[in-house]
Amino acid sequence: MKPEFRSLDPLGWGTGTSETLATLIATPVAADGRLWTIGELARECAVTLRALRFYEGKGLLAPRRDGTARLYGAAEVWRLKVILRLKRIGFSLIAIREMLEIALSGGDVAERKALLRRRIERQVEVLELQRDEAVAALAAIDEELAALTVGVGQSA
Amino acid sequence: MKPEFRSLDPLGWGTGTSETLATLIATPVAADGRLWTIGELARECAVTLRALRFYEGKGLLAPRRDGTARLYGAAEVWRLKVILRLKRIGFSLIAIREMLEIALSGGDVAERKALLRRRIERQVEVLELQRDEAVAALAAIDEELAALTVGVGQSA
DNA sequence: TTGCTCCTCACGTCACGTGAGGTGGC
DNA sequence: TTGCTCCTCACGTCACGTGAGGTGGC
Repeated sequence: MKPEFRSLDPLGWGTGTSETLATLIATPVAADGRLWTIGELARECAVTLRALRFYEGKGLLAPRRDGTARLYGAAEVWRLKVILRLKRIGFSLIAIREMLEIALSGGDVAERKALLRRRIERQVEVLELQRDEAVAALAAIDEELAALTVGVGQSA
Repeated sequence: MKPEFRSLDPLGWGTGTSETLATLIATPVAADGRLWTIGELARECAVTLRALRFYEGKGLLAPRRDGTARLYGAAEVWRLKVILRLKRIGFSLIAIREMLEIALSGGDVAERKALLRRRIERQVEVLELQRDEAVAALAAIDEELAALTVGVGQSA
């Protein structure tokens, strides 16, 4: 029971909220707690209104409505934070949608996490390769600078 | 004299070619050595024809022509390799054009290199931040997995 | 009425991908 | 004639930015 309960936060990136996995999936009618307007959410998460509407268009968010105005519940806030975290480490919106689907799908919780772990692991490798290339470029310039300094030293 | 000569490769990323800085700048009429067709260059550098034409449209490359066909000299090949290296570590084409301009501008060679060094240094920091975030995400998932395993252990 | 926040088109940007339709030399 | 490589539009994609023009409650 305890493990099942912990899975309300499938990626381990809590938002400080406390809805269960069930609430998370049945988000449109979640009865709990605070609601955010698009402006509030944008300010709090440092994104633009356009970005929030764009994620909705891509099926990553699904806020309920009050007339035409969007209202975001705790579940949507959690999704947004996951989206932003995965974006910052270089995932595309398509990959993020897949990962959200994995995270919130039925089936074995440990298996879902292992799947996500593998994806992030691969991304870490990509980022480390990039960093190594950048460090190599730096080293090349430093070598050039050192050669130059030797040249200057010789001419002085 | 030596230092000035070394600056024919302002980023320290040789191509195995040996044209001087002057040749590099006066590239359209470089009289030396091999010429590449767009197809040859694309194969050798693992880019598409479209990418090469796109870089040209953006002012990053300026091959000479044989009728309508493009011909790339050693200087263009050098530029392309720099472009691809900087792209791989996350620079935009606009930033790359600026860096090429710095690299090939007149003025103090050491100063030009220091400018480029600072840019790449900043990019290394960006990449390291990204990687740290990704590693943190991994750690979070691992914590979740560990908690799950403990839960399973307790229920067994 | 003014001001603030929200809304929906819809075109622009960046770095190309991807055909569409045509040319030139072996 | 076929095949290969080259060419120039020009529209599509991804992740939004940026107005344009309009609505709704204090």
